[in-house]
Amino acid sequence: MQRTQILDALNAEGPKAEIRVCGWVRTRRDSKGFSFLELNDGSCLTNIQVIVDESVPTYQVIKDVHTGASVDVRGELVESPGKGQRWEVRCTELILLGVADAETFPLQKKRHTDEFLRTIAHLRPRTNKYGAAFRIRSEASYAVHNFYRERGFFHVHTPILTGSDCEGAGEMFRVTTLPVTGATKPESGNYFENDFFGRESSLTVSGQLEAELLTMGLGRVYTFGPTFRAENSNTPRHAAEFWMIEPEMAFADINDDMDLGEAMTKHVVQHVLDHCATDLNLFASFVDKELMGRLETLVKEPFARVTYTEAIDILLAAKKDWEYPVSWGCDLQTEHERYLAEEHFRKPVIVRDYPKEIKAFYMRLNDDNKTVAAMDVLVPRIGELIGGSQREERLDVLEARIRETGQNLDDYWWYLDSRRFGSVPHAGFGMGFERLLMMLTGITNIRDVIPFPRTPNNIEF
RNA sequence: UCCCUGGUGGCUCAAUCGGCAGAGCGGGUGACUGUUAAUCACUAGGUUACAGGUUCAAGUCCUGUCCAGGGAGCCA
Repeated sequence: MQRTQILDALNAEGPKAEIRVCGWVRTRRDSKGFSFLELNDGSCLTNIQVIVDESVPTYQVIKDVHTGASVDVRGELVESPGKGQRWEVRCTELILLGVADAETFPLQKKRHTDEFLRTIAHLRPRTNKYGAAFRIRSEASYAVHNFYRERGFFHVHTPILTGSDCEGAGEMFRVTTLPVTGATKPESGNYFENDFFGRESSLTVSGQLEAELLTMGLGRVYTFGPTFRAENSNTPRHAAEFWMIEPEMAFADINDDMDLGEAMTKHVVQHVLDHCATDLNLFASFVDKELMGRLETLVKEPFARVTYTEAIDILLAAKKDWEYPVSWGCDLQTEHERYLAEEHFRKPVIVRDYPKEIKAFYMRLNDDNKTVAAMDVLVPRIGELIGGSQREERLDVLEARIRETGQNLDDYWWYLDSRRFGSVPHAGFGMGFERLLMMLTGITNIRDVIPFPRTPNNIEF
């Protein structure tokens, strides 16, 4: 007999004479002569109630059916005479698939702290909160692909292994097959000539440069893949391995870029509001009481848009006691970004046209020669959700910027070719997928929106 | 990496001025014919993160180490 997912069983139109459900027992309640099981199979947040009478042939196994055990239940789907649920399964056959020893199984029927659950990340998908988080993660991922597909973007796969040490987005993890013993890098010569790729190679910190090359042939592309940063960051917003969405558009400018970032953010939020109501409600009820209001504002209202220069004026006018003093030319610190998004605008804000000195070489130089066509989307509580720019398409300007930032033109010969042959205005951005999920769920630590997070000193599981 | 706070049964926490290590939940045993955070009774469970030190006496004070959380930097 085919298994019915609990999601479908709970949404049944009418009773069923025969049904089979499988899942993990969340709790068991006994009375004399019968037991109730709360069964969850991950298909949805809600458990289904199973009533097992002592007349069931295998009733004696019920003593071993503890929280965490897995069972296969056959029976009848009937209207529940009790309160709290519409349907329940009246069991006629019970198979105990896997026991979970009550003395050693770490998950209890009570609430656990996130810190404790992180130490048992292999078991936390069986909890309400993490089940909901990972279902939302899946649905948000679908919404991303759906958004781009509807707009004529092609999903491209950029390399994870890279020989480019010029991506410039942070410290990189080295990839090597050389033995670890006694390996020290010599002062001169090519230490890596005997390595797998014959040169120094790393895990990617961004697919952007390759995405730019692909957009110059496919028109509109996006990547959605893992990204690796070897920074020793110890914050609730950083991970060493995270997933990033990087769209790139040919024949587009900074305004198109901002429009795309705003539309995409709204699309994913709206999709999750429409399709994950039950899971989202858990977060709105138990994690962040203001979540729904914030998400609804985000979807309804246009994002605020200011230039960097205007943002600096706002920060100066705020007359706050900044830990980092504000002046034109300084980089925006966390306290500044939070003030703009959380206190001044009270909604997502896009800041554009940053001083060229504090931004990457590939961002397009504005006519003032002082600023570049960069744009950051700052959202309340999360900070920088999106960082993007119109790319510098003019060969001479790009070469000058590479030199200015002390880099070697030869390292970029293939990237520069895209400007040498049929260069076009283009723009794109990077969005941290986990930060989007934090925004969607109200979860405050990035380690809790990734099933098995990688952070400094943490690569268990 | 820097700053702050913390580490006590399986989990969440308490322990006054340095003076007998406790509770709730969870577990076990039993009771209960519709429970739903089930309820009720009984019960077991501790090298107070680790290593030193001060003291008649250390969970508590001092030093070092490790780990965790928060803030900052770096960034998405």
